[in-house]
Amino acid sequence: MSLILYNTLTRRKEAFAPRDPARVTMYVCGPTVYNYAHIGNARPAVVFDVLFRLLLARYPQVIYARNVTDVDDKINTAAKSQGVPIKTITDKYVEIYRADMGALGVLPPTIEPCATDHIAQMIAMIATLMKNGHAYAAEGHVMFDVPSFAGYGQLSGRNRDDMIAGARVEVAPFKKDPADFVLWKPSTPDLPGWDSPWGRGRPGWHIECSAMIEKHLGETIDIHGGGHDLIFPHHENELAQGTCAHGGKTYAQVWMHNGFLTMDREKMSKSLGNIKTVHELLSEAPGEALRWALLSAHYRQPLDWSDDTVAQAKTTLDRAYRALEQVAHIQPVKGAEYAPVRAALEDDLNTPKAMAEIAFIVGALNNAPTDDSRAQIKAELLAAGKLLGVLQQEPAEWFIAAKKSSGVDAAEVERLIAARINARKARDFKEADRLRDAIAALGVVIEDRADGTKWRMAE
RNA sequence: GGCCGAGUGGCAGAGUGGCCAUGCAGCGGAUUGCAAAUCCGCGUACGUCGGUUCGAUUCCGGCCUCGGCCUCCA
Repeated sequence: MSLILYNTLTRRKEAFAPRDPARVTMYVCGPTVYNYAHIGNARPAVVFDVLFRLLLARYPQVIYARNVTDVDDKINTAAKSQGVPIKTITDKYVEIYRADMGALGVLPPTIEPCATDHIAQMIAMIATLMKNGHAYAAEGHVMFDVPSFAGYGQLSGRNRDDMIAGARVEVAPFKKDPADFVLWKPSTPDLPGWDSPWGRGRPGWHIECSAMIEKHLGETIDIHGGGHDLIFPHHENELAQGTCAHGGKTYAQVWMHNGFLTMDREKMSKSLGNIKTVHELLSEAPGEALRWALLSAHYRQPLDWSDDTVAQAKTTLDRAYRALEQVAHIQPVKGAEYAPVRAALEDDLNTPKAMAEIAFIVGALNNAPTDDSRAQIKAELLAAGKLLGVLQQEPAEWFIAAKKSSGVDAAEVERLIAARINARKARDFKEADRLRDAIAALGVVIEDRADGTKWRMAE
């Protein structure tokens, strides 16, 4: 079964064919670390994590790079206002980002290159572009010469005239062409800067990705991913630079872009202020529920985020974990797979379809007639969950986490349950019901099962 | 203004030229001392107007509405 991916560049689904199946390469634009990541920022991390997992299941080696932008004017502004060096800011938020992504079940990428560790590569690439006639120096800046690259605009599907007509930005006087973009810009003494052939300065936004890709992944990569809003100008510019720096070689074979998270149908963004940080959401719901919610819509579709989204995700996972809890004592068989889930993911990461298939296995597990069949289906469910990055906890852990975060007094609950068991033994159902009401008042639901009375938090 | 998406049952959200999505919620039944959990079953869903077709939610065209990019942005 081949892997089908939608390519933004060609605007269609294509069979994925890595240049070197023994070394598949993927690059995804990571965070600019100056603040807490919001749940919308987490979407590409989670989406491409699923793709990473799928690629790992198909190919012997996958090099997945997700960068950290640690030099940027927003970082400078934050550092200035707090009166600290930029490294203080970036170190702090890199760490928080990693912790947040970990809580969402995102595997660490193969490498996480930082922009500031690659200034030399950027300078070298800029010099190459100048030498090849694709860039020019002007007033301390180095600009990319857009008209020198005939293919400009193919990724975002717009031509230069449209861009100029729609431009809402004042054209700097030193630009030869209004579409030219900055590769290197001068820094004043109060700003971070590095020495370069064009004076002390700092890189433009787009060049870092191209330079790090060249260094770590090569001149042509298989997959380049990121959020939909990066198509223009960021990826368009990267494509132009990268192609021109390598004598016209293909820069990236497949371009993939995830859709936005919205709140009340409007794009979630820091500038609009309608954000929910991963950090605060993690105090309200398990990371796995957030992950499930993020994957509940196809990655190219918009996803409207609400408390209800998370609540539904959590309820659905509860059901799956309950099924797994029932078979906790059964050893799953080795080497199982569940083809329908994999097939759904191999069709351009159709996660909602994959989740429907998971629901099907959960039902099958609940209905399984024998321990042999349970061992088989449990293994299939776990394997399917692994591809999506869910259902890998011990069920007891999942339920305990919910109990803990609720802050309910477990000893008190246990005491009430014990009293109720006695009342039931005495067939004093009136007292038993009274005790259950008392337990329910704590927000706890109890279940009388064959193996004893269990409790959990109500939704 | 240019370019690009989207409109599916109470909610979320796939998909398809004619047949079941799935989950959550709801209703009925089995089960239970009562519940919960689980299982079984149920609901005449595809923005609108035309066209193509034996047949369209699915293809084509118009319209309406919403969102995104064109500036930092996942």
